[in-house]
Amino acid sequence: MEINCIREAADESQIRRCRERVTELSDSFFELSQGLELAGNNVRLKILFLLYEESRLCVCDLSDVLGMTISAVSQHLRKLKDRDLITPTKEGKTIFYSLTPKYEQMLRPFFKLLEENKIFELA
Amino acid sequence: MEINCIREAADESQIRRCRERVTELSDSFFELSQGLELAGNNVRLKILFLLYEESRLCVCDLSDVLGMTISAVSQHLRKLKDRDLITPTKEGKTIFYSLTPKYEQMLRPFFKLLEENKIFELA
DNA sequence: TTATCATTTAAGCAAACGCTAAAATAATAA
DNA sequence: TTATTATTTTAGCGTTTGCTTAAATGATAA
Repeated sequence: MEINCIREAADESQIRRCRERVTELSDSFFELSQGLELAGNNVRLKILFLLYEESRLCVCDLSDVLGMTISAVSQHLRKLKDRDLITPTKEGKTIFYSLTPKYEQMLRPFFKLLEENKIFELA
Repeated sequence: MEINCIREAADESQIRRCRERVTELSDSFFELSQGLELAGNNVRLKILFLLYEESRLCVCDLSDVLGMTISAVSQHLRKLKDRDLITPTKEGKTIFYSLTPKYEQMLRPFFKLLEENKIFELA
């Protein structure tokens, strides 16, 4: 492991506090990072945002909008569905995807920023 | 390319609207997804959150808290620094890292959720 | 100078990623 | 039944990731 840094001036109580924090929030870190990992891809972020703005879209729409193979989009949708960021609804021939309430809520702050193109205005 | 889905009932105006949206927000999607990609890793999310709560920490502290090699942590810090999520300040022998204002602001909604362990309470 | 300390960098590797192309479903329409 | 439509799945590929180990900085202290 080779963890023996403990620099002279290390703040022991700070380190203990951090360790506890990391332990108690462990599941939350996992859950959140799993979600952000998926949102942290250019294509998938677009998909998520489009679903936010349009409520529901099918693979075919998305492949058209994004200029990508249906297969490629489908594979992104699968990932998003598997981790419960989106949910499918069949309607006639076509399968529409929408954001799940949980992630719609979790990602809303970002969607708001995107919506008004304010990403670059951040401090 | 093989993009010829255009299902019978496709909403042409919706697709046009989405295309425009994707085009005009293209830079924002890139910028944001780059940030989220980094935050979407279990270890880095912990680092970012700890910096949020403690203001500043050095590699050595973090390696201690996270139970990881200094080298491994250092490589994560490098990524975060290269994309300007964090910034270093030298103080005596040690280099402290802090969140940049931009990303502190951008990620605050998540930090707030984590802070009170409310990730699992989302709708 | 030489040692030591705090940190970064480089090389290497297994695992995961994102895509393409082709095949497989699964359900409706002729 | 056979076609057609909408979508998913598989196999394969080149690239990227996150880590380990070891070597390299770079600055302070003896």
